[in-house]
Amino acid sequence: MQNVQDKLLIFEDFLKKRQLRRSRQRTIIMEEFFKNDHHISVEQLLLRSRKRDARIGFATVYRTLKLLVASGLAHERDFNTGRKLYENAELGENHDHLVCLKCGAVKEFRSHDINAAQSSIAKSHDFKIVSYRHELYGFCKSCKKIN
Amino acid sequence: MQNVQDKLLIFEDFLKKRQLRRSRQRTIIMEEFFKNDHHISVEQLLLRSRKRDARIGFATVYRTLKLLVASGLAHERDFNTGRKLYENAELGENHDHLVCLKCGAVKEFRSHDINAAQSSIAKSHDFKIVSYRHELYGFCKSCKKIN
DNA sequence: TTTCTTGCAAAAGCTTTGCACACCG
DNA sequence: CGGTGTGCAAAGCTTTTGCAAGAAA
Repeated sequence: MQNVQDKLLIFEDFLKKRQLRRSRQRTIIMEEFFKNDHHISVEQLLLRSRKRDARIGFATVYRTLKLLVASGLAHERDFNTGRKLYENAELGENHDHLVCLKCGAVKEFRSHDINAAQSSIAKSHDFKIVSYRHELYGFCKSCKKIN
Repeated sequence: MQNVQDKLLIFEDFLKKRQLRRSRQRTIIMEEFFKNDHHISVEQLLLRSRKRDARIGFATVYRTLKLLVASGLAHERDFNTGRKLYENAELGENHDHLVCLKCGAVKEFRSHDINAAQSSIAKSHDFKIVSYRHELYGFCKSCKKIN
């Protein structure tokens, strides 16, 4: 698990390699992004960033998130809610999600069995896996009781 | 595996139960939809339907697809291509997809191991699964050679 | 007739882009 | 300075909706 400082260094390195600049806005946006543990929407990130600089615009947040995704520090997620969410990536490790249809809660999980099955499927189809998406939709512990 | 006739009957039954009408447009659109084996976009379905009635509009196709999804005869899929695809559902059976990042080909597969792992995960999180989404992104047999 | 459906166009939402100005190095 | 980055507003896309006219029951 990397801390925020490590991530900032990685991002700066990424920018340098691409001859991109480290601007005040990019720094604010990435710091606010990395403060967040899990998933954040563009709008939420904009609102947080605007607390530190009210003039930051939507476009800059979108553009910065693109860079964070390209650098591997963020993952783009879409849980069929109409808007994308961005996730603080931990060393590019793939993981799966449980998504509650009632309260919207998202929980991560990892499963060796699933990863093993994926590899075997890929092998039998002569398919090279680059990434995957695995989401279980249903009702979480608390919402199950009510529903 | 149901044939087209069965599906039309199921759809008509669905409409009747909801006191909805069987219009000329709905009939055309659903017939064209069921002619298709796998995934089709709204635009493709509109174009096919317009061959039989040039006046059919986008809105009607969207509205009819909503009904097909509600009736359980179609599934809505989103492979991160910016537009949704609709899939001819076979008895509501859940299945998984291999999506080629180069040529866009989509291949279905089923895996008992994956389904078993999903159940066990759900149990341990006290989560009730309603549906799931599982897509492996990468390169198919032919595109793997070139890439 | 009465109610549902359609087609058109406009509206919605989210995301991207063009452009003039500002800023980094 | 030269080239990037930013903010704003406008444009792009897909999907949804309002409404008057048309069709089904």
